[in-house]
Amino acid sequence: METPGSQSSLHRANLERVVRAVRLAGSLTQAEIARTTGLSAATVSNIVRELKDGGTVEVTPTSAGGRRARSVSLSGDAGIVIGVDFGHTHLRVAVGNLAHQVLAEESEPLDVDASSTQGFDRAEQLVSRLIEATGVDRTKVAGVGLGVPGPIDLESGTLGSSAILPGWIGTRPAEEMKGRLGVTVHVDNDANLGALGEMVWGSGRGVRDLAYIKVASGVGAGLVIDGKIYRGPGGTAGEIGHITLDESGPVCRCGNRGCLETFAAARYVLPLLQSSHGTDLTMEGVVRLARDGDPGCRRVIADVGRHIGSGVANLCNLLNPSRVVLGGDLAEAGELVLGPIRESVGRYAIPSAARQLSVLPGALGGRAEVLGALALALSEMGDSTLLDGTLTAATPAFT
Amino acid sequence: METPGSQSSLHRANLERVVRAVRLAGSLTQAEIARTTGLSAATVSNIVRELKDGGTVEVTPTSAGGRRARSVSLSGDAGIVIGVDFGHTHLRVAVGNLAHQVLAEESEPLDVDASSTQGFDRAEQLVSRLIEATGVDRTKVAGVGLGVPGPIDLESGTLGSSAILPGWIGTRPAEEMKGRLGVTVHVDNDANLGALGEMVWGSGRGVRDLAYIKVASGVGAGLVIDGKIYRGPGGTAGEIGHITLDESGPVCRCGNRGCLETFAAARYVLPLLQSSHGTDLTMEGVVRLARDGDPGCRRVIADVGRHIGSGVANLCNLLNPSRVVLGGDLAEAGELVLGPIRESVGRYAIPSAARQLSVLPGALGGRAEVLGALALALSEMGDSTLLDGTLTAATPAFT
DNA sequence: CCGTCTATGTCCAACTAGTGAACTCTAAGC
DNA sequence: GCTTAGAGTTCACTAGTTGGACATAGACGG
Repeated sequence: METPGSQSSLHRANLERVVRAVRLAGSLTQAEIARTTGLSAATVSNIVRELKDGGTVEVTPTSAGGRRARSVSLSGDAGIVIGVDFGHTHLRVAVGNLAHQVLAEESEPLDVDASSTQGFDRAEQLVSRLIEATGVDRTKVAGVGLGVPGPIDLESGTLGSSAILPGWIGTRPAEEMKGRLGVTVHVDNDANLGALGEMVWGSGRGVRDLAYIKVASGVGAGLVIDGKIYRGPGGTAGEIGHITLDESGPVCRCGNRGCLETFAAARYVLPLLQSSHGTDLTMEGVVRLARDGDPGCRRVIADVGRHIGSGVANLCNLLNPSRVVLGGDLAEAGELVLGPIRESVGRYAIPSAARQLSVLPGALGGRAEVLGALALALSEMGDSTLLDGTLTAATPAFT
Repeated sequence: METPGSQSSLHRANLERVVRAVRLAGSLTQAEIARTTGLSAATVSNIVRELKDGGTVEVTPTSAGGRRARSVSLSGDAGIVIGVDFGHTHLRVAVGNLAHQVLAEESEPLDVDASSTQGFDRAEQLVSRLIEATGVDRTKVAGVGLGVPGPIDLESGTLGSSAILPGWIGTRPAEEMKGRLGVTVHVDNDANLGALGEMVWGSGRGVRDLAYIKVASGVGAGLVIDGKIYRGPGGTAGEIGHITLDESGPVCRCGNRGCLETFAAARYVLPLLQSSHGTDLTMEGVVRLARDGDPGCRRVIADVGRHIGSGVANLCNLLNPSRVVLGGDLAEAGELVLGPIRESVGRYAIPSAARQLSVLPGALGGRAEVLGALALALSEMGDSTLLDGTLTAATPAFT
């Protein structure tokens, strides 16, 4: 710890290695740990004993088929992580364990006009309720991931201009939640978390680079590069919604003209249908009607798809991700929107980049963001956090 | 080495730690090494002895002011790296040492019609000549970086369709050079290397994320994200030249219409001036004339700048780099082109992303790519390469 | 000119932690 | 029931770092 290049640090690294191997695989026998980590069986034996004594790990005496394998897994109460997602209309919370399993998940409506304080309070209550439901001790919370629907200044942690939750501008969500829950909280915006969620649990499994396009009230993208969220130095990467498609197009809320958003986001698209389909139409409704065959809605959705495709083509030329996942309400439209997107990409992206790109609908729907928050908590939590917690908890027992 | 979590690996890590510390600082006393690496004085003493015996490091018996400090530095012949850049018309080679110093650099014209074999032979000769000029032993070459003006398939290492060097398509530059020089060769395209070069020695110093836009016969971008070249899963990231600016614009060589390249690249821009300024105009010539006040050339350059600015705005929205460096012949135009670029960026990028973006001309001119190749060799060469080389060279002396 | 002081580098004994080999144990297969 | 093979443990051994003692040599003050 304080001796950064010495045996103790080596030992620590080996502990983490084992914990990580177990966490990723869910459960392993000691021999398997030895093979995957490259450590010798003897070392693994010692480390497992230490972790077991520390309470980090559980050893189920007899389990799988073989001769006498004892399977090692992270002990259920070794730690849990929490994901919180403030959406436009909903508050969602998920509790998971370190083995990437979701233990509990719940959502409740959130009033748009609610003050930020009310929102944080509600979140705290819901988190507490879910923790209790899982029956795990509160002190075992290893980290919290928090999703907010707007730009976050990474350095100060303040929520920037967000037209979606007006009363929340200037608040510091991470600090607020940390104050309430007493644990480190990692924040990010909904698009980035959606990307992470789909990456870990959804349509992005097995891929290292992915762009998650979320079309809802606005259009945003979350970029995952080499397994990590890419935010850019200023934290505003992924603003695909404000790519210019037509220099003399409609004026966008950002002040420019012809942004992708003006062709694809709900706030600009829905008015097109209001004269023919009524004024209380939602994106969800449009999608439903389109699936039922309504030609106007189909046309609008296809047009949206084509425009998104243009934006994705640019993204593809610049970043060349291996997968693009479409999220938000629009994803429910399936091939009605994906087809035009693919067509546009094929037309506007350079062939070599377009060829190996797959465009898929999100597999998690509205859960992508909470689960992403969970994933954020898991990934930001070094495996050492876990060790620290349990070791400090365990030392008193020895002295 | 084969035991990835054991003492020997720890020792190795500590060796690398010391080598890196010395490499970065240029020269340190043992006590300083101990402080910066966090290792104990005793360990440093042992490691330095080992490195000295291995020939990796030189100890100058008495040097600096103090009591009796012995300053440790990488031995001059501990290793050198080589950068090779195949340009459109030139072949450039640079030789540097591990302290990021350029020891020798030379360029010679390369005939466009030359076969790839001729090109590689010429490169080999030039490399040999420069190595001799520095007086360092050939066996001390720790790595070679190679720049080629076209897309490289990272997996197979073959050069893709490149309209610039027609006879070279399908060759494997890395293998060719490795065969000739007998050292590992790392290849990348010129835009990526230009980015790396400007990052390490030029206008990108001190920044971790940078986009290098190279405007020449075509338009390409090299992206550096978090200090490393970002190539994308398929290796074709950074194709800013084929971003669509106008869906009904001129047909581009890539098959699409209205690509940035059709508004900015030499092959499309020069014809505009040929009726008024003659047919044998080059981009360099246009820039010279513009600087001398020729209004037509000024206008053309400003227009090019505006279009590049549109592309950069998209790049900026998506990736939010902290710096954009303009390279290629066009960069010589200075404010004549940078002004319009900045103006376009300000107009089309979202304000928060544009505000913190700086657009600078490259500081290295045509040398950016060779130096980038050098930087590539340096960065790809783990400090362990150095150890391996010298250790295998040193072991016979002990047995 | 000399003694003291201080920081440097080295040596040694102590200690930490990983490894190979030998050993025990259990269930499967014949 | 006997053999077998893989799992996990124990033990002696070894590699490698560390703290502290020690030697060294310039700087400083008298």
